[in-house]
Amino acid sequence: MKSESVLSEWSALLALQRATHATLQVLAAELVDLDLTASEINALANLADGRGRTVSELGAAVGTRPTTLTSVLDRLERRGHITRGTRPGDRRAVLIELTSSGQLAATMIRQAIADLEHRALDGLPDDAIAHLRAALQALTEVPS
Amino acid sequence: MKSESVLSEWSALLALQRATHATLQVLAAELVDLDLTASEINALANLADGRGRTVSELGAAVGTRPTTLTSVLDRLERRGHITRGTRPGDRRAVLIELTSSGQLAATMIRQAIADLEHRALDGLPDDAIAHLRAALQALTEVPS
DNA sequence: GGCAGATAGTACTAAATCGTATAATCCGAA
DNA sequence: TTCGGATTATACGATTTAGTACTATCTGCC
Repeated sequence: MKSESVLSEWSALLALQRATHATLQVLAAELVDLDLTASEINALANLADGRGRTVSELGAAVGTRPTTLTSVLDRLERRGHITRGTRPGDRRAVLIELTSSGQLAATMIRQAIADLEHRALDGLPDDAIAHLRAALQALTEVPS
Repeated sequence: MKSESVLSEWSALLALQRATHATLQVLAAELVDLDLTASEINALANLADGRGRTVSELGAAVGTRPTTLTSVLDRLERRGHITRGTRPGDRRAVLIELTSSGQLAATMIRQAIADLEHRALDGLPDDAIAHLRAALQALTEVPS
């Protein structure tokens, strides 16, 4: 027979969690000067392109619940990193946009992320990144 | 010039976080009958092979701090899923081992994880999994 | 043998996160 | 137009997670 016991096999999910925690840890340590939590870093990183987003859109991008995001955004707003506006055409939706200080922080975050990815992934074969991307995409959209 | 603005590039780290949250969500929903939190599921999954581990070893495997793990293990111990013993030769270290009910839960968890990975990754090219594994390994061990 | 520094784990306290319930707004059908 | 259900975001309370300080134990060196 070909397959081993399920218990001794490598698991993509467990490796995923290890990698997420490890990288988040390193990133937070490098950005300690910004005095932001992991969720705040994540939110700003996703807003870094300057496009405004609603709370729902941002929640889907960062992977946190809307209820959690409310607290995170409260803190970022209090610090002057983001503003809460309304989206034209839908008065329910709240449009999150970066202030100039938020844009600055977001740019530093993206730079730190890019550096970290560079350090970690530079030695891998050419198509490894493409495969990583495809696999993460597939996992993110796994049918329940 | 070859490289685009850093802000418009795909980020492995952000994709990693999305994938982690999404898969964890689906997994927790499928295992709702076990009434366990994400950390507890993660801890049990890492213990599923039946080998005992110290708190430090388990912490490294699941990616949570020892202080967090103490609470998680408190809950698992209270429920009778694990026991805390001592490791022969080092009276500081605490050896975490599964009880039979813990072993049962861990097996169900591993099965659910294997199913989920199967659903998500089955359509990918052959070497995608190997590349995923290598990339996650590299990210986990990124030099700070 | 005995001391100094390092390591393992936990209590305590503070912070972040999530789930439930709620108000406002939108959309489609009659 | 107007009503009912769906969607958007938030407040509040409860749980989970993390940081700091501490005790117990080990390891190497004298």
